Amino acid sequence: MMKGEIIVLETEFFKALAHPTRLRILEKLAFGEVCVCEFIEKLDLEQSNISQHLAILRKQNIITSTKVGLKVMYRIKYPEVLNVLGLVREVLAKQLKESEELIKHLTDPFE
Amino acid sequence: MMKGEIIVLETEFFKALAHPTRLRILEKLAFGEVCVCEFIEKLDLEQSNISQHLAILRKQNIITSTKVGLKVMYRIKYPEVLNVLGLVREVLAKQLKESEELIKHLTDPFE
DNA sequence: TTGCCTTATTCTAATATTATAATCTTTTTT
DNA sequence: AAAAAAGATTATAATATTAGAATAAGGCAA
Repeated sequence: MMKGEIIVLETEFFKALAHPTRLRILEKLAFGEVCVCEFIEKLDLEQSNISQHLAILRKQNIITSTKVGLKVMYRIKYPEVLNVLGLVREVLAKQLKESEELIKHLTDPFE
Repeated sequence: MMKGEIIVLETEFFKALAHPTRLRILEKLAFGEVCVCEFIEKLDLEQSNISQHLAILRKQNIITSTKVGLKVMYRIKYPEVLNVLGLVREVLAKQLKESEELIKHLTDPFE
């Protein structure tokens, strides 16, 4: 596999995560299996839209599903993905803390 | 800050990383400061295009720049971002390894 | 000052993503 | 078998991203 191809894979991976609905889906899956019906109920979005977002995460091999009667249960396939989300949140937290401090210096410039 | 707002921040962060050119830029910056001229030379893309991608990473607070004479030097602002890239590569490696094994079972089904 | 070099910004056309609506498919229930 | 339930898929209109061309801005050198 060539370097350029890996970058494309990485890009596709990041694209799969780059949508609020898909992040919300993963957030729910962090606690365990969830059926589509529950996503519909909790996320308050159109069924077909949720199905499309699930398809994108499935295609990227981030989640898998099994059919149980009429329902389809989804779960996270590689739990490491949750670590990625956690690490991103850490970076964001650090960024926010710094801008907070900047604001503090702006409002109390002589302390 | 509300939960929904955090998700939007995360989404914006992932979007910033979801482009091959921007990943290539970060890959180069992993070794230290790089000037725009070097990106132009190494990435073989239009100057304005590179400048646009740098602007996106700047806006997301992932990189910063300083002007040195005519040149502008860029560097990674939060090195943790590199850990995110590393973790993603680990997930991809694991995914690829699994599909390799699947292929192996397909081609040598009786071993 | 004038011109040149490096980078940034703006504009635009092409492409990609997204949400909704409509239409299947599959499984269960009656 | 027919109807209902749960999801998936397809089509499409609206929106967002992208690359390239043209232009602008900032700093240096003659």
